[in-house]
Order: sequence, then structure tokens, then C-alpha cells
Amino acid sequence: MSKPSIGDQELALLQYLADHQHASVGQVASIFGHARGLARSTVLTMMERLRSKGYLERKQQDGMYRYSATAGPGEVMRSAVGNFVENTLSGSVSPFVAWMSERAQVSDVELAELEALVSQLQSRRKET
Amino acid sequence: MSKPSIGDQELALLQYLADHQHASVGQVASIFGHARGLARSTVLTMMERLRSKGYLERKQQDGMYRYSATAGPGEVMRSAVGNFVENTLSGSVSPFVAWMSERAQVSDVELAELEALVSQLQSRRKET
DNA sequence: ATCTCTTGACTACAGGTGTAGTCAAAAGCT
DNA sequence: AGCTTTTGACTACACCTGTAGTCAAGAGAT
Repeated sequence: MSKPSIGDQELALLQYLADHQHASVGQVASIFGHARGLARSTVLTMMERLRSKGYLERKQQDGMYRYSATAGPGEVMRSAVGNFVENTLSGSVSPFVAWMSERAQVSDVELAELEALVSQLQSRRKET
Repeated sequence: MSKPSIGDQELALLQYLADHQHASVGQVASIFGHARGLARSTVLTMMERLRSKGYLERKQQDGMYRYSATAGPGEVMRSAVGNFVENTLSGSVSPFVAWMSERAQVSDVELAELEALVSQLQSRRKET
């Protein structure tokens, strides 16, 4: 039972919700929505769609609904990446590496993450 | 003038075309199409859409059209990755790294690519 | 109790993508 | 030339996503 698909805007919203647990529609609309020039009803619609897809849940509180992501902040992105690699790159990571090596700038932080990743993979490999 | 968007199936097709230059619809339909259970008309429709988006071009030959990708095989994927990172990950590569480090198996080849990438980035960095 | 602001449900709609049927024209075969 | 297969253009349609308007019910203020 693979999770339903998510659009980019929806993902951004879900990400926001994962970072700002149990927020009301009003709050999300005025912060996230306003920042992106979205109408309140648009934000509400997206939130409800995400909820029907199982990515958000809500509970009544203070006379209104509070929404929370069902998955943690990191998971959202990670599963997005997973889908992308599976569906779009047919499971191969190579295109990603190729793209990285051409990319103009890679920040110090990113480089450090990559280094850590490589050494982690190396050590994991020996164990087996 | 950023390129028009591409769906996953379209991308797979484009990739196929990039790997099999100047193929006819018939050929693509019977190989690629058949492998994915797509009707000939479906393949044709997608190819024409890709063409109208500028990703494919065609020329008549042997009484039928032959299609070719306008970009090389690698470029297609690379730009797909670029879009994904920009649109979906808001420019950050971190989610990718996070996902990689959780992924069950990373092949030797992939690990080697990553190592190469890291050392390439490291040396590039010193130059500056 | 009334008036106003907020909240939520519903409806709408356009553009993109996946998928395919139909049908006439062109090409190939006998 | 006549019959069969291939090719290509067009049409169709459902679902997803982005985006928003409307309108009634609920909450808050006076």
C-alpha cells in the first residue's frame, strides 16, 4: 500500500506542517499561505487533501481544528526522494551523482554531509 | 525560457529515445510500449507531446518518421534531477543524503561514484 | 441578542499527464 | 489494381494538482 502521490506545493505545505505541528488553518494561511500568495481557501483545500491522503491529521481544539503531520519532518522529504529515485530515475542514483558533479556550487555543509555519507557507507559495507 | 515540465512516464520515454536515437513510433511502441503495456496510440501521443515541448525532433525517412531526442542521454536525467532538487527539495541536497544513508543497499558501483564525487568536490574546492 | 469575524465544507475550473480509440492516408504485398 | 498493415492526426476522458470563490455554521465581542 504505497502512499498516494503528492504535488510539489502539497509537499511544501506538508513540510511546513511537519515543522509546525498542530497549527490551525488560519495560522498556516497567514504565514505559509501569505508567503506564497495563496488564498485561505487554497490552503484549506490543500490541507484537507493531504489529510484525506493520510499525511495529516487534525483534532478539534479551542473551537477549531489543529493539524499535524502524521510523519516526522525528515520522513516527508526522505520518502519524496525515495519516490523520485524509484519512479523517475528507475532506481538508479547515478543521475543524481552526475548532476551533483556538474552543479556549480556545493556548500561546505553539503560536502560535509556527503563525506559523512560515504564513510558511513564504507563502514557499513565492511560489516557484511 | 525554462523547459516545459515532463511527467514520469514521459521522462522514461524520453530517456528511451535518448538511448535509441531515430527510432520510429512502431519500434518504440513494440519495445518500450509493449514492455509497459501501453497501446501504440499512447506511445505516439506521448512522443508527439514530447516533440511539441521541444524534447524530441523527427524527420521523415523510409516513409515514416524517425524520432530523436534533442538532448543527449545524460542531460535528460540531469535536468530532471535539477528540477527535482529545485522544486521539490527547495534547492537543498540534504534530504537526498539523508535518504541515501537510510537506504538498504547501495551497490559497489554507486558507492564508487559517490567516492569519486566527494573527492572531485574536495579538489574543486581547493582551487578556489 | 445581535452583529461581525473566523472557520470549514463544498463547488469550480484550468492545465498537465496517462492512456487509448478511431479513422483516413500511406506503404507494402500479391 | 486490390487487399492488408502501418502510420499519423485527432479526439476523448479520467484523475491529479494548483488555485480560489461562496456560503452557511460557529465563535467572539458589545
